Amino acid sequence: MLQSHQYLRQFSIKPSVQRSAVMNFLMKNRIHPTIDEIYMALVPTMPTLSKTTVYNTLDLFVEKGAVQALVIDGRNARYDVNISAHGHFMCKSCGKIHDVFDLDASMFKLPETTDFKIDSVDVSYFGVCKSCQGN
Amino acid sequence: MLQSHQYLRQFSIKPSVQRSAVMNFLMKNRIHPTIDEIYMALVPTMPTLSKTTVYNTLDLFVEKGAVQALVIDGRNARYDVNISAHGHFMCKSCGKIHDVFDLDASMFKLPETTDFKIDSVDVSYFGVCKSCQGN
DNA sequence: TTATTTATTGTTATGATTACAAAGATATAG
DNA sequence: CTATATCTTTGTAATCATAACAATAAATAA
Repeated sequence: MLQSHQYLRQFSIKPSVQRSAVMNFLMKNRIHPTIDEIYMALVPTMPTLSKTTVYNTLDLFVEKGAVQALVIDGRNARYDVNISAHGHFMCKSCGKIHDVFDLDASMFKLPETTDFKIDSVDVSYFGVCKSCQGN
Repeated sequence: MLQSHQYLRQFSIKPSVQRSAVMNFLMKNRIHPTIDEIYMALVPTMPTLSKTTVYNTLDLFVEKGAVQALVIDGRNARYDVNISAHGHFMCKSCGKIHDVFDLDASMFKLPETTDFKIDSVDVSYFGVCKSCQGN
């Protein structure tokens, strides 16, 4: 399996201890975490970690194209290390985000238009997930 | 042309002065405004208007299905009175949101899945608009 | 009219994000 | 190796959107 620091180098990101830790967390926890979730997960084993560093790190990752920032959750930014074309589902009840892979490739085709220079698409679904449907 | 208070009644919303003013603004200004933009536009002619009322009003409109809340802008909620299936484009430079109508209807088909009960889709494009491409 | 519900308002609290400056770590030139 | 410059991390403070809440005002029903 690809190591986080190798993955970072592919995107010309110098792998510091903090950056590798954040990337490693993203690669092993495909839960589209928020900044706070990342920080909370790492700070027990990295007590000097600053939340500002997590913000800076994710901004850098997005800028270099190593991760995707999701806007599906109006409240917090969320991050996805899977940069391939896929959609997302957000449960309105529990707030969890899930990947939606079984979509036609045409969904991610950028429309031809002279009005804008389009360079990415987000396909976001909303509803209620299975485990919340009991309520 | 349909009046705002008639439109509101179609969604079982009692048309108070404030609600009609907000809906009227949305119908005449198809710019996907933020709460603050709506408030700033109306307060000169409605000096007692409260921003809390604008929040309450839009929450009610969304709940009743009279307007669509967009999550395309990570910073602020934006509102669209056009509830038909269409996509949105956000310019990363100026932040303005534009409608994208020339999309295939299949884009808005909800995928068949047993994992989630999906009830809506958002198709969001990102890039740079024509007037920002000079920079 | 009086009671009850609904809508609006203003204030305050919360929580995510950004700005900024200082400290620390790393790389580079001499 | 040492000095200097650059990059990275840290912590604090500021900003800004949104939510919570209680009080007033307006509308509706009895």
